[in-house]
Parts: sequence; C-alpha cells; structure tokens
Amino acid sequence: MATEQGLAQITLREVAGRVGMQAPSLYSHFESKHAIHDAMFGQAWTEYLETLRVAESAAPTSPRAMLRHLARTFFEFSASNLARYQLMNQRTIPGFEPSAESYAPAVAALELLREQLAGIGITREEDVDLSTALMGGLVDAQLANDPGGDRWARLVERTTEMFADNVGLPPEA
Amino acid sequence: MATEQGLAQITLREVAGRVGMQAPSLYSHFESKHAIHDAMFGQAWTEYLETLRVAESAAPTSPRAMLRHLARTFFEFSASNLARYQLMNQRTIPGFEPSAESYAPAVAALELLREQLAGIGITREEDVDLSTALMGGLVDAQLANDPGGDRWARLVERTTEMFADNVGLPPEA
DNA sequence: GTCTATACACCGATAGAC
DNA sequence: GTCTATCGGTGTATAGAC
Repeated sequence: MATEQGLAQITLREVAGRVGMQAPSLYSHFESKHAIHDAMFGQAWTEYLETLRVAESAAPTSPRAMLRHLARTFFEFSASNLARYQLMNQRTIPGFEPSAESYAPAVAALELLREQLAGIGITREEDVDLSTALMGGLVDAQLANDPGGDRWARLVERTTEMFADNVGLPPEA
Repeated sequence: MATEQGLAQITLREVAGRVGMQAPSLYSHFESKHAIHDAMFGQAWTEYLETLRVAESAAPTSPRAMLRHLARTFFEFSASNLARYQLMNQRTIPGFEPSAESYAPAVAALELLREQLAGIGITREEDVDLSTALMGGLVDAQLANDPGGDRWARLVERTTEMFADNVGLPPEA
C-alpha cells in the first residue's frame, strides 16, 4: 500500500480491508498505527541488510570495483521504492521514532557497511559519512526530480570514482 | 507553524486561529490546503532566489572560492530549516505538485545557479546535476541523522574541493 | 482471543445565513 | 468576507458477541 499510494495515505480501515478484517481488529495485532510504521521500518532495514549480505557474497576483489558494487547495490535498492526510502532514511512521518528493536537492523546494516568499507581500506568516520551522504544525495535527487528515470542513476559510478580518488584508493590495474 | 511543529502537523483550524479566524474563512483566501502549501513552496524558493542573489553580490573571484561560497550558501539556507527543505526539495506532502506560478522561482533559482557555475567554467548538465546532488546529500544526511549538529556540515568544503578536482577546476594559487 | 459494532475527537471541505 | 452548522473520513478506543 505504501508503494502504491505513499506512506501518508495508508489508513487502518484499508489495511484491515485488504486482509479481510475490520479496522479495530488490527489492534489485536498492533498497538497503534505507529507500531505498524515501526514494524515496516524494521522490515525495510532487514531487507536492506539481507541485500547487503547477498552483495557481499558476490563481492569483487578490487577496492574500486567493490566500492562501485556497494554503491550500485544501495542506489538500486533505494531508488526502486520511494516510500520505503522515505521511511528508512527521511523524517517523513511526523513524530515517528523507531523502537530499539526496529532500529537494530538499521544499526547492523550500517555496521556491515562499515566493515565492508574497512575491507578496502576506508576506515575514517568522516569518509564513511561522506560515502553515505554522496549516495543518499544521488538517490534523493533521482527520486525527487526524475522519478522513474536515470538522470542521477547515470552518475553513480562517476561519483564512486570521484570518492575513491578523494580517499586515495589505488587506481585500477 | 511548519518550522515549529513540522509540515504535516499544520491544521487549518490552527492556521485560522492564529490569525483570529474560523477555519472555513480561510477558503475565502485559499482554494484549499494544497493552495496554501503551494504558496509556501513559492515563497520558500523566492527566499532562496533572494539569498542566491545576495551571495552573488558578495562573490569571490577565484573559481574554487566561488564554488565554496555557493555550496556554503546552499547548505546553510537548507539545513537551517527542515520543514522548508522538505517542502522545497523532497516529496514529503502526499500528492503535492507545485503550480506553474509557484514553480517559477524554483526554475529561476536553478537557472541562476547554472549561470553562476558557468561563470567559473562549469557548464555540462551532468556536472550541474552532480553538484546539486552532492550538496543535497550533505543537507539530507545532516537533517536526518544529526539535526542541529555539524557532522555533515563539516564535510561541505571537502566535498566542494572533491567536486572541483573532479571537474578539473584549476588548483588555487 | 479475535472478531463486530459503535463511539469519539479531530481533520479538510462545503452550504448558506448575515 | 466571515460566521455557524455540518458532512464524510480519519486514528483511536471500548463494549460485547462468539
């Protein structure tokens, strides 16, 4: 439903209707609408964590190729679903704060990214911060200004190389 | 009100109350809540256009200094107000599309940026796209992950230099 | 236990009196 | 132009059938 019509348009009555229930019955399964958002947040980050692990298993060996691989993985996962990206990375639901439980896979994903970057020699905190901001910026521009297109998707590899140069990764053989 | 409590929390009843009216009376001045958002969108971009023009009048001459100046101007304007940034640059209000009239100052601001970048030798569309994505990424990361702090603000100049290197701007004297 | 039925306070929006 | 009254829809809550 979030993918179809946006996060904010979700109503409990329609959620219930789609699973053959009346709205109040949802309260037997979730404490509140906030709890549903929270579960979706945790689920989305768990999906990404899984995607990262799959990406790791198919990881190239060269540092720059690995960086491109990680960047492409993040970009495609993020840009393929606006509502999910907003839920995961932006403050789009008023007052929403994830619970510790739902936040755990987000922490795990960032930790895994940190390890993967460390594996190719990128360890400084500001370098990791910069890498996430760069990729987030491309995703954001793509989703906001050219949804469904590839105007910023085409810049992913260039940006990755620019970042690799900046942190002093060795040039490719 | 948007700055205080977030864009989505604005209710017509409170808007009306703050100007000593009843909610339905607002419809004598705006066609709908969407029209109010639209006016805010136009107003925000007009503010930024004005900020850009002020920045131009105080512009440094060296290309890299100019780039830093533009980047800092954008970052500070954007990061200083989450609600405004979301309204201007993200798809945070469900179904919101600015009218042609409100979109005009946004087009004008982008055109002015394009001219300012052209003035220091940056003319290719993908270079302009990259520059806006880079700055947007820093703002987004700052607002989402460290609101009120400076964890990504500290990366603005480094990112600018990285971009300047990438597009082949001459090194500073 | 899980559902249906119903209620409440709030929302954006409209009708019509003045 | 502003008001009161009201509409359908929303999140939320509870009572009570089964």
